Amino acid sequence: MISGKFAITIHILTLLTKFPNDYLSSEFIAGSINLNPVLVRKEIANLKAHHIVESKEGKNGGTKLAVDSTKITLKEIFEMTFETINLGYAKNQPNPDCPVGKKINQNLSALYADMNQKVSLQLDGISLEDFSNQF
Amino acid sequence: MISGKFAITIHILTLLTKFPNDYLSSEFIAGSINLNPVLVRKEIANLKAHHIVESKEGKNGGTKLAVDSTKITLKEIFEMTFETINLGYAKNQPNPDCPVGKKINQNLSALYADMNQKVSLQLDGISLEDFSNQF
DNA sequence: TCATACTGTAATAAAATATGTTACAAATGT
DNA sequence: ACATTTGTAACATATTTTATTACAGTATGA
Repeated sequence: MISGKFAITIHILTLLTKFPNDYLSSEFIAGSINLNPVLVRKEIANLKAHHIVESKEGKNGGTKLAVDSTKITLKEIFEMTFETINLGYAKNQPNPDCPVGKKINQNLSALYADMNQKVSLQLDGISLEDFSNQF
Repeated sequence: MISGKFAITIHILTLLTKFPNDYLSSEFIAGSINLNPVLVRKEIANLKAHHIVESKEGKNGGTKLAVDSTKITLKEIFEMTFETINLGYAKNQPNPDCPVGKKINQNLSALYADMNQKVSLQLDGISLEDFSNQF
């Protein structure tokens, strides 16, 4: 659910990094993203499950970072929100009687695995702090 | 149109590489992919526009490779079918009055541009012939 | 020259996925 | 008590992807 998960999550985390001492409300965050607050809370729920942020309910509640922004990398955020990169698979059970159909998904998988390794290496070199400092 | 364009196109081209002297019908190709023949023809139309394949209409018609499979790389195929890789953008005009909202898409773009460069480098090292030889 | 087997393409339908909304219980500060 | 906020479920809408139908045009070969 939510295909722009990574973008939304990065946006949330950048805001939290900018205000590390405040509990930001989902309404406030949603105002920056221009997104429904419920969707923000859903992504925050995911971040909480990974112990990246903590929330406080009730009045003056909200969410703040639970980790040091220099210690977490975009790779980890990627993995929390966007399983893997790929360029698609044959989804309708390709013909198992055809040598190509039989192995196409397996060979695509191997190709995509390489892609992901390269992307992961790149993202692992960028901390949330690095990314936030661009703003 | 068609998100699995790359996968479908690779499948088509692998088949054409395996039978470099035959005109394969969209029906035959669709049988291996297990896909509607019209969708196959649409992807073939794209390949024709890029002069990668040629087709013959009428009885005993079909499609065959128009280039040497050792001369074309997966990078070129990627570029014909899958503009760029990305992990999503903020789509609802993020708030321009927020320093983060104002620059988020720009910074995501820069990140994704790096990703694409790395992926392109990988795909440029694999010819269609290389890929087909795995089957 | 006619039946057949293809491509090419448009129009439309169906299915899948992503995004947005409403509603409300539960928690917490003042 | 009251206002404000999270958490979550249920539902609604929009968008994108995939599939289908239909048919005109073209080549082949009996």
